[in-house]
Amino acid sequence: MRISAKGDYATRAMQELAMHYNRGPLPIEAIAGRQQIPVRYLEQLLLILKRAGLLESKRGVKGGYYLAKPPNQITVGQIIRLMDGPPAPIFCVDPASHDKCPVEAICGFQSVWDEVHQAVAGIIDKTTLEDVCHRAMLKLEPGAATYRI
Amino acid sequence: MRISAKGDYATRAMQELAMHYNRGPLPIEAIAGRQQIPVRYLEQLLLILKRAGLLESKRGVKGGYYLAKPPNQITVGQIIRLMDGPPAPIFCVDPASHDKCPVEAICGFQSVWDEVHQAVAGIIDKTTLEDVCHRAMLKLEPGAATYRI
DNA sequence: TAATTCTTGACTAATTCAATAGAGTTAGTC
DNA sequence: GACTAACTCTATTGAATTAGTCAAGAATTA
Ligand code: FES
Ligand code: FES
Repeated sequence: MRISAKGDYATRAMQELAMHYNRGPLPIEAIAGRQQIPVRYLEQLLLILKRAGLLESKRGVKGGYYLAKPPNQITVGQIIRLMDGPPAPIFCVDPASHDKCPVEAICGFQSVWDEVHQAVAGIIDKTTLEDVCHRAMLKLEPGAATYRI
Repeated sequence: MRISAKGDYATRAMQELAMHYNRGPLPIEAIAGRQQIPVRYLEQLLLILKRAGLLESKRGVKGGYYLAKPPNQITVGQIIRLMDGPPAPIFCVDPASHDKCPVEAICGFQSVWDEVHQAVAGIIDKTTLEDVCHRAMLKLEPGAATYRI
C-alpha cells in the first residue's frame, strides 16, 4: 500500500524531464539536485526508464536525458509498474500472476482487493506527465509564468 | 501498493471469526488450519487484534477467540491499518504523518497520491466483515446453505 | 586530447518481513 | 487438585528486499 523510494524518485525525475520537454537534454546532476535524489541511485533508475523506452539520452558535454515521447503520452502507471511492479495489492488479483490462491474458494476478500486494484490502476493509468506538470504549475508562485530551471 | 502477509492473514482470520460469530470461541488452531496460516504466527496477529479491541478471547479448554463486536461494526480498514499501517502510498499524503515533504512545493504528484489514498481508504473503510462474509457465501457451492465448519 | 556525461555491473549496509521458539498463565475437566 | 487444552508474551532467527555506493568504461563535444 505504498510507493517505494524507487517509484517516488522515478516519478519525480520524470516530472522534471517533462517540465523540460523540448528544451534539450537534462543531465542527471540537474535532476538529482532539484529533486533531492541521490545521484548514484538516480543513475540506475533513469537507465531502467531508458531501457523501457520512456527516455532517451545523449552522452558527453551538453548531454543528458530527455523524454522519448510527449508528456501526454506517458502515464504515471507506466512509471510505477516499472519501478514497483503491478498495482495489485495481493497476487490473487494480479492479472499477470499465474499462481492460484490456495484459499480462493472460501475467501471473501478477493473482490475487495480487486476493487482496490481497479481503483488504483484507474488513477495512475489515466494520469499523464502532462497532468502532473499542470498540477505542479498550480503550486508555483502565481507570478511565475514558467518553470524556473 | 501491496498487502503484507500480516494483513492478508489477519483479514482472513477475521473473516473466519465473523463466519463463526455467536457460535462460541474458535481456537487458533481451527482458524489456522482452515485458512492455511502458520499457527505460531497467527497467535501474534490475534493478540494484536485483541489489544486493539476487535477480538476477545477465552482461555482453557473450549476456549478460543471471538469477535468483540458484530461483523457489521468491524471494517476491513480497521484491520489493515492495524497490520500494515495507514493506506497512504507515501508519507506526504498521510494525515497522521507530521513530517513535511522537502519537495512539496514543486511536486505535482502529491494530489495524485492523495487521490490514490482516498480511493483505497474509501473502499476498505466502507467494507465490513459482514460484507466480506456475504461475498464468501456467494463463492460456496450453491447448495451449501451455511458455512461448513 | 581533455572534460563531460551517460553506461554497466558488482557490491554492501540496513531494514523489514515472515516465521519460529520457548517459557509462562489461565481455565476447565475428571 | 492434577491434568490438559488453549491463550500470552518476549525473544530470536533467517531470508528477502530496499536503498544506496562504487569503480571502471564508453561516447560525445569543445
Ligand atoms: S487471499 Fe487469495 S483470494 Fe483471498
Ligand atoms: S513526494 Fe512529497 S509531495 Fe510529492
